[in-house]
Amino acid sequence: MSRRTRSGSSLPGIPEATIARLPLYLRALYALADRDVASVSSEELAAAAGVNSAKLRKDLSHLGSYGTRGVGYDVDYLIYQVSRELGLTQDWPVVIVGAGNLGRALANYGGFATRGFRVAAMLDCDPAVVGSVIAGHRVRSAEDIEQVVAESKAMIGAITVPAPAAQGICDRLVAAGVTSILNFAPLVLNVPDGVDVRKVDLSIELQILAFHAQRRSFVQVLHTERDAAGRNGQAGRPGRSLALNGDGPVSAKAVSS
Amino acid sequence: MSRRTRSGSSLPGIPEATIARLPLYLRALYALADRDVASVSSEELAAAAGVNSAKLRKDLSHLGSYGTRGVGYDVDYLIYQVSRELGLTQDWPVVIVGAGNLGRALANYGGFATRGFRVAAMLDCDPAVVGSVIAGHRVRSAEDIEQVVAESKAMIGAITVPAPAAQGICDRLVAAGVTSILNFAPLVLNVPDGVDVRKVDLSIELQILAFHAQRRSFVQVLHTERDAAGRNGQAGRPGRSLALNGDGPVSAKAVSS
DNA sequence: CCGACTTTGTGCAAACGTTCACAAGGGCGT
DNA sequence: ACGCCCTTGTGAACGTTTGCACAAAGTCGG
Repeated sequence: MSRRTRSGSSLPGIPEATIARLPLYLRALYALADRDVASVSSEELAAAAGVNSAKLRKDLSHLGSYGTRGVGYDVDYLIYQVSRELGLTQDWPVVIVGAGNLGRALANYGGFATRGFRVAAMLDCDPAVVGSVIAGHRVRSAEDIEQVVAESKAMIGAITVPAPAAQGICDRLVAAGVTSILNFAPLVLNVPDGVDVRKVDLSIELQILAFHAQRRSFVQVLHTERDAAGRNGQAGRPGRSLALNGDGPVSAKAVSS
Repeated sequence: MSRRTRSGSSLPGIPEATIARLPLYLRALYALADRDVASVSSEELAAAAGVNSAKLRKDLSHLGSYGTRGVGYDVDYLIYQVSRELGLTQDWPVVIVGAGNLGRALANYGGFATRGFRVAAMLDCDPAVVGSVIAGHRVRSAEDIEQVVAESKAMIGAITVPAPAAQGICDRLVAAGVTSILNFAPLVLNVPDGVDVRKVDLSIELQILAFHAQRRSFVQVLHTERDAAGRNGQAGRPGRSLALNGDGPVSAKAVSS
């Protein structure tokens, strides 16, 4: 519930997976435009965006037929169409709560101002930080959330405060009228229906990397082992055994299995 | 090619979607453990992680049968099993290249050291920053990438440099032996097969939020419009006209269709 | 004006992911 | 020891996403 409302209303209905890739295409398109490339084929654009060309064509076909057969896509025209679909032809004021390193990084982020987003205000709880100027914005007190949101008419809020404070800030943002939240705090936010939350979590990405790295190492170990006559036993589960105590070092219950 | 190697080797094969959620479960489990909860049902854990309980059970079943029917899961035991599956029972030194705000945020990130990851070194190109101390690490010169990677035996590298410098840094990290890369720079990195890249992109998340926000506004405007018969002029939050030129203001070719 | 060539847009099938619904299985009270 | 109740683990249905392969449609040289 509440999460990923999806097709709450049907409308045209562009697949979520496509939406998630449009920004990627957009970036590749801007890079092409910067190099004064006027036209691009699906093959080239797909390569630049790091996806399959059939996928790219299907994605773009959801927005309409903006290509020319035998030729490709007009870069500027496609930039406009994709931008419009994403809602980037309008201005989005964003309120950033939390002026720590992450908040600052966000405020200073290049691709921010350039593509329809604008830092409307920065807020922080720490009185030592309130009043200082970051990326051209005087940091305001988190006490004033409601007022700042009302003033700036921001619909988007970014939360870059420590985890324990995040839910409280979130509630106040929502109460003040924010309907889209970008959450950097490592916890699951509770929001009412109709509010959209997206998460950016450094730790999660690292853990996924670790999983693959571990798997890679393990395969390598298997190879080495096999080459060296070792029994591998345990063809089944990967991580298992292979070294460390094959079972949990922990707590009750571990006995069974 | 190169991207998301996926089942380069088959092995048992835990679905990628499941892997991506395990860190979420792990975090919820740690939160429970902190509150001295000993046992948890799939329903409760799913709620804490913000997912469907059937999904959670299926995910966990991929790692083995670690629950007890009629009771639930032992929190500590499950923490151990999930950690092991993710490879977090070992120590992962991470090299951070780029000591700007993002690099600092990463280095100071709480959930970093606590869960198997360790900042092995910070590097930067800027001579003014090299030598300073951030989060207890003396920043080293990016010239020394190869040496630093060799010294620390890091397999994971985080790239928090500006986009133009990212590919070069990436190449050097890979050449030095790094096989997992967490990329914060807004571009698609090219890496050889066998190297895993994950991306964290603030801008993309914002754009996805904007899309949904736009859609929401649009639906709302439609409603208001119908109810009030008149031109929208500022219905609800969105200031925008929404009507704007239905076609591109841009460049050649727009003529046709 | 025509025919060869190129590249888009899309029908279709397979892979993948999610959700339901329920049988299997374990604890607990009696 | 038995049976009730609870929750896991999973088969099966469903929806979404991917990728192939090709027809449709446009350009360009002659």
